[in-house]
Amino acid sequence: MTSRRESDPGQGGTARTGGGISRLLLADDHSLVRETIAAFLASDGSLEIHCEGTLDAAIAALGPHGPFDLILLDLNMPGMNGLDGMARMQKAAGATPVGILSANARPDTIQSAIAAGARGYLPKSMPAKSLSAAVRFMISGEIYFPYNLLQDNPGEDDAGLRPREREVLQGLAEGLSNREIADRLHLQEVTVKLHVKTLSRKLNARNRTHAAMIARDNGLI
Amino acid sequence: MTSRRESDPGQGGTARTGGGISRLLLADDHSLVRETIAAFLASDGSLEIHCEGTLDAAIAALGPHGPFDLILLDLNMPGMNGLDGMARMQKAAGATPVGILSANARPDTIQSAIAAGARGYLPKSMPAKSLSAAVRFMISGEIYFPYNLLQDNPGEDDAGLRPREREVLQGLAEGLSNREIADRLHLQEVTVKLHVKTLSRKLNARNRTHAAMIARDNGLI
DNA sequence: CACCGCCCTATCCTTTCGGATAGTTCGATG
DNA sequence: CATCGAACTATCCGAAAGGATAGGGCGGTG
Repeated sequence: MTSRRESDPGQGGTARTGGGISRLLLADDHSLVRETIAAFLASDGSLEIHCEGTLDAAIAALGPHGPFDLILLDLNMPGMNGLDGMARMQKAAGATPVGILSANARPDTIQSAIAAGARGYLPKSMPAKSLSAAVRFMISGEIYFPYNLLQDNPGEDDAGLRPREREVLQGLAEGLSNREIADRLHLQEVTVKLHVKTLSRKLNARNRTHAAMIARDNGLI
Repeated sequence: MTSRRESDPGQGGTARTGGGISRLLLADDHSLVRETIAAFLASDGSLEIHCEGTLDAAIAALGPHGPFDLILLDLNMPGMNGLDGMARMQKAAGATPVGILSANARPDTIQSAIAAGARGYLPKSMPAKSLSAAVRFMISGEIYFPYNLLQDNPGEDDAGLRPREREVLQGLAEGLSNREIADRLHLQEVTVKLHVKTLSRKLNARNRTHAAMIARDNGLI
């Protein structure tokens, strides 16, 4: 944890790309998580890591603490509304590659992130050793994502929900009524009710609220 | 649920036995998190750490890999239903102290955990350096919890909810009906409806489901 | 083709939710 | 003591959700 730094003022210069040391900006709202990850990544001395706890702070750190070779953003963080936050960061960071760190490991989420221009997607379910390799991979210019998660669904992670049910679930989590979900998806209200019933059964939920909470707890949304 | 087990937590590889080496069982469902935390804690050589990814796996590890000086459990983990999971572990672990690791830092959650016999409560928002100290503290027999979080309510993250509304909110998040919440709190159903309405207004939610999601996203539950 | 799984729709019904309005109890505070 | 805020209760109502049952369309597959 030697080269970890956190919102350290009084530092303008950047000794970058000198002796093969790369600079990483890491943003996660749980300091325990971001600091231990930073310590882990920095342990071999090849990375210099700057940490922040919110998206806004991370964007603000670009000027005073940059430039960076890679930016890693937690997807469930204050300020990030899904991939919107990444887009904000990309706009602010220019050519610096941005990767996503997330507890969620759903295939379509991963694909969406990559499609939106992420340099990589790191689920928190990945082994720590792979993390080091993935970060170096991304810094070297490659796109990293966990290939095995893209096709091979572990099963318990999606609870066997079909695409339609997933879309309905998304609406549920936003507090929409069946009527509103139906309009959004161009369905009839009855159909939405059907989906709500079946997905509640699959999630072992007793009603829509419970279903939304279970989905949230399991990273299904 | 594939219970994964790792006999060798990241780096560390500390030799068993010896003088001041304590043994820690760490359970968290995100391997990236648990492995980096394990590596961080083991970095000074005073701790030997065994990691698991589910509560059941952690309980199963007590025999083959024990005994331990301290057990740390993630509160939002497969198998844990809140503090029920901790009770299960305590029953299985006998006299071994059990601490809670959680992303949630609500004062009443902390108090509940301590009241239920936890040796400590470690919010993921705590600095990593404090983690090391807290773990050693707990192993030495003391009860650790973040005192500053117990009384000092940041204010904006409770949205001005009154105690009763918070209790109702808790029921909401569990998917209970107004009737069930009323029974649990020994109220009339109408009263619960009133609380649901007012707390929804305070949270800017459009209905109970939305309120539960907002509360979840803001760590109010 | 027949079959199956998925997705959608329809009708009918009961329960629950959401909201409005009005009133009571009780402790704290001026 | 009067007042105020909180917590709670009581009715009444329309809207939404939840559940059951029945069936149509459609692409893939044996």
